[in-house]
Amino acid sequence: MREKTERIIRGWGDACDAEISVAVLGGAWKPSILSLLDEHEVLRFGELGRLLGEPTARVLTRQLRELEDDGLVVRMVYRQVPPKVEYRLSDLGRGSMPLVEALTSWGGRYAAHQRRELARLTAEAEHLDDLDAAVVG
Amino acid sequence: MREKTERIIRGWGDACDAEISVAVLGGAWKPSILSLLDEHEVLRFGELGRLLGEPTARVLTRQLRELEDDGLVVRMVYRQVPPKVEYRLSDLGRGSMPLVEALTSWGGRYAAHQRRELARLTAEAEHLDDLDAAVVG
DNA sequence: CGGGATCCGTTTCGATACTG
DNA sequence: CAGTATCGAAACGGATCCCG
Repeated sequence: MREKTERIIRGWGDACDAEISVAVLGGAWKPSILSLLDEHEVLRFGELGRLLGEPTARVLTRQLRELEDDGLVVRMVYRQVPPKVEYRLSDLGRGSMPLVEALTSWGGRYAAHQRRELARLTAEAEHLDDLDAAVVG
Repeated sequence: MREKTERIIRGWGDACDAEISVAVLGGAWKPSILSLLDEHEVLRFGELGRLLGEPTARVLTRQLRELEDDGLVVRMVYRQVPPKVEYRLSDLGRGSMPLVEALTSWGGRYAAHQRRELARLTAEAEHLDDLDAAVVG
């Protein structure tokens, strides 16, 4: 288990369950990684990188290691040249998919709402510009 | 809207919806704050602090400001002496409760699973100690 | 191909002290 | 009461170079 995760679980084992979820799923790329592995069943390191839009190898490695340490992802190393490493979901990882989908769904609705808000504010600002122009003209 | 949230929404508006959820709900104390506000309807700054177990005022302020900037929480200031500030959920905040509950639920199941795992490993280690003792004896 | 080592800038957390 | 100001420590994401 990841040290950070263990610290949270041991530390304030009560009333902070949501924070555990955030700690486990909250890294950069992690929900996307889990979704891709759920969709494709099994992916190699390079395939994952391409599908994610080329994060640094260093970063991708770290995220995958953390997911592995937290038990959501299984890593299979084929000892051969050139090397080949496959990743897939563990049972724990598959069990997290409903939550990942809930995160995706709410995040999408939230982003849509906020984009409308941004557009509204922009339109308002332009309207004010028009008024200014009218006054100046 | 919080700058960080806007950056994510504008930046890679696609395929990262789950990351938006994490950005909005992912701070320390944030899910707990939302749950408490949902449960109590309205809470003052100090009440929230006590219910959360006394995080630093600085920290609590920051989390509440971010939730407010992201539109999940409404802040009402009563201009009086001594000051009085009330926090409650916005519609957006109430809409996030199913997700917060999903985070709590999965986090709880995950923590229970990992606690069993820790106990199992500890028992195994003690068993090995017993074996060592037997050999040494 | 799939990383590890090293370094860096930013963000975040948290403690202490002070204020209208 | 409900913060703000300041500071230090740590975590995180990311870039660059190197390796078997």
